[in-house]
Amino acid sequence: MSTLSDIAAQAGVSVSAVSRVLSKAPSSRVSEATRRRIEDVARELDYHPNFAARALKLSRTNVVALVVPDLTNAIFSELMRGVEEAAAELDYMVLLAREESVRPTAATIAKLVGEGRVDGILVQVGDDMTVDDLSGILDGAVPAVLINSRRDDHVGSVVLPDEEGAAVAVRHLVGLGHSAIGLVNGLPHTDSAIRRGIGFAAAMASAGLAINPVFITSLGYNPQQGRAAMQTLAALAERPTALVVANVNAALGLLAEARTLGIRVPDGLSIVAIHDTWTAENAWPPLTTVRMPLYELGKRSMTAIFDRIRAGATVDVVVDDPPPELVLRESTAPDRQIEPTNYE
Amino acid sequence: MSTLSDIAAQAGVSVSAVSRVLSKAPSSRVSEATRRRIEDVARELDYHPNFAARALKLSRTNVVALVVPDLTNAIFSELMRGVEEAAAELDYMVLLAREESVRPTAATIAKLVGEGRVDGILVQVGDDMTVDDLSGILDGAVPAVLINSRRDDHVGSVVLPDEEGAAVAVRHLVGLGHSAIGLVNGLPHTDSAIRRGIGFAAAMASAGLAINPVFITSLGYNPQQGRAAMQTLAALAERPTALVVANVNAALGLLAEARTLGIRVPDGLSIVAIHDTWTAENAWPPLTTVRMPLYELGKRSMTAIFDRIRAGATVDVVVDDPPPELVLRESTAPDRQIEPTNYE
DNA sequence: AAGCCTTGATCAAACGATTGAGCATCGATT
DNA sequence: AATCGATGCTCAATCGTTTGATCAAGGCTT
Repeated sequence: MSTLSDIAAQAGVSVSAVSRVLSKAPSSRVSEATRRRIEDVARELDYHPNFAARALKLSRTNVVALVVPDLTNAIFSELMRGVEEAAAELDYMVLLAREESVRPTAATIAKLVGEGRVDGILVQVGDDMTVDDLSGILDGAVPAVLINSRRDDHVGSVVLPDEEGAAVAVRHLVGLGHSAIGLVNGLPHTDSAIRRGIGFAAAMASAGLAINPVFITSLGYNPQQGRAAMQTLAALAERPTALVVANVNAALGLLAEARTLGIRVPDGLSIVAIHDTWTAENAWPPLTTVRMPLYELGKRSMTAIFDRIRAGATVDVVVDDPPPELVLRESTAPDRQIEPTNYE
Repeated sequence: MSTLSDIAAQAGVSVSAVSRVLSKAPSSRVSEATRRRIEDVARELDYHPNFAARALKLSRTNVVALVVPDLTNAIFSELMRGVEEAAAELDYMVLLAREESVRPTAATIAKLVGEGRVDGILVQVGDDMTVDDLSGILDGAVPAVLINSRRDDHVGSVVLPDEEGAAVAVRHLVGLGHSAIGLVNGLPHTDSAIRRGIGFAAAMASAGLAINPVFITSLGYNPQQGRAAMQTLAALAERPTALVVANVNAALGLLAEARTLGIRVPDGLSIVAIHDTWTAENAWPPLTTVRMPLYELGKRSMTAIFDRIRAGATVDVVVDDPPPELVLRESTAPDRQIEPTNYE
């Protein structure tokens, strides 16, 4: 790996001259001749600025950490794409970190920032961790932006239009004639679950439908928890005819559990899940979902942390373009009570 | 963020003394008293060594890059866990990079190593990239280890027992009485597909079964390609009664396609997929799979790159402990031709 | 022709950590 | 009592970049 002084030696100039030319500083004041000579030598020696030296001098790494609960969750695919794309445009790199559980994560984050490895962090908290668990970190001097959750003392956040997402799902089911609609939600304390609950309630209200409290579960977003929700609902004397499942992974577990319980989807139960993934498309029946702007969530999050780092600006954004969109597949059907076939 | 000199000042000693104490060098030669004083001050000031400074001085970052084709693939979950766990033990950090397509990756890797951000790379190539595409990088001075693929000029590799994995699947199906067994494999040029193909053939041979070449497809590991394979096989006049699908994700797509084609699983077609994931468990019917030692693959890969970095040792390893294990679920059934029920 | 910009470069001091070499101090040896 | 070898610490150079300060050499003004 060649250094500035290698180039300087070979081009017969000083190190500073080389540095100024290659870092493209506008204050350069170099003759066109030497500029060209330096650039040629740099190319020839395949020069790349040493990351550590630059970071040390500038006390800035141009790296942000993205911490998510579970990297392999298909939901994060688009999110990460958005973050990385925006990062590339801003000349930043993304350091992916996953959050195994509360302690390791706090420790990992502390290490990342304490050792000066990153300029800022993007954190999406999972079920096992509340934003408060991170307060020690977020209160610190590290620029941070919360993805899809908020805190009172706003540290900066970018969230999805969760209310609208849930509302889109409800409206679809209402349009199919359902009235006994349930909600399989995330854990009660999580931010997105709260917003999805609100959107659900609002949409039900504006459709003139009553909410049956026993039709609402708040057990979590993962497949196991989806299965548990299905069991709970199946045990009911009177059951919902349709379900809004707040997360596609939970919906997959719920769907599998419905099969083992002998509940037919969509004939006996309509399901619409929030978030669209390839797994939804390949489920049986293929799941009707509400696609959320995850890519844009990622992009916006990255620009938000950038603004925070460079200008100290703190923003709280809702990503609403494009809006949540229904992806119609085969897990929803008209409610039998009002089906024309009933009258034949 | 406090520095060594902050501590030195507050403890009334020189920077070197602090450095020696905190880096726990055995050559330290410090009195117990000053050692304690320094440690106390360091704790009080919440000292963390500056990453950039250390990396610059030691020309070593203690970071390795892990590049995988698709981070959100559930298969990599265990792999990554293994890598990270081993890394933590060795005091290394893992920088996750994903491989979008050929060019960006080569560029990304070049950047990572060229700028000295990482000490080595762990690369798992995907379908879109052959190991040869990376030759420019692998030939270079960067320590690298290939995960689940090999090259003639061995640069170091750690692979799964793919032959045995495929064989376990075949033996299960043979045990159920199947003889018309097909293989839905990965792309022909990929290393793991070749090994799985060999294992399949060997197991068929030792069961005394003939392989019908038209029962073998090599379209790839993803769900779409699995669907395509199902279409191809469904179009056959004579069809296989059982399928070894070389990848769960392909199996999921294949399963969904089977449903739309009206092929019943497992009654009309038995399926066993390689790799066990939560998606297999939540499919319908739940997929019988062969669990491969992915966690151990990760651990072994990390120790291999470590040995490469520290000692220059190049190894080619097959991870065979624990061995591939059948996870019996509901996507396989006895072959009807020899079912006892036929003779009732 | 003396003084003064402008241009095009170089000097040198950081950034924070590591580490070989050097230097007191002190108890023990001859 | 002079010497020696530990012991316990400090000095200072170094890693590769960046950047304010400096400086030489012309070209302009007056």
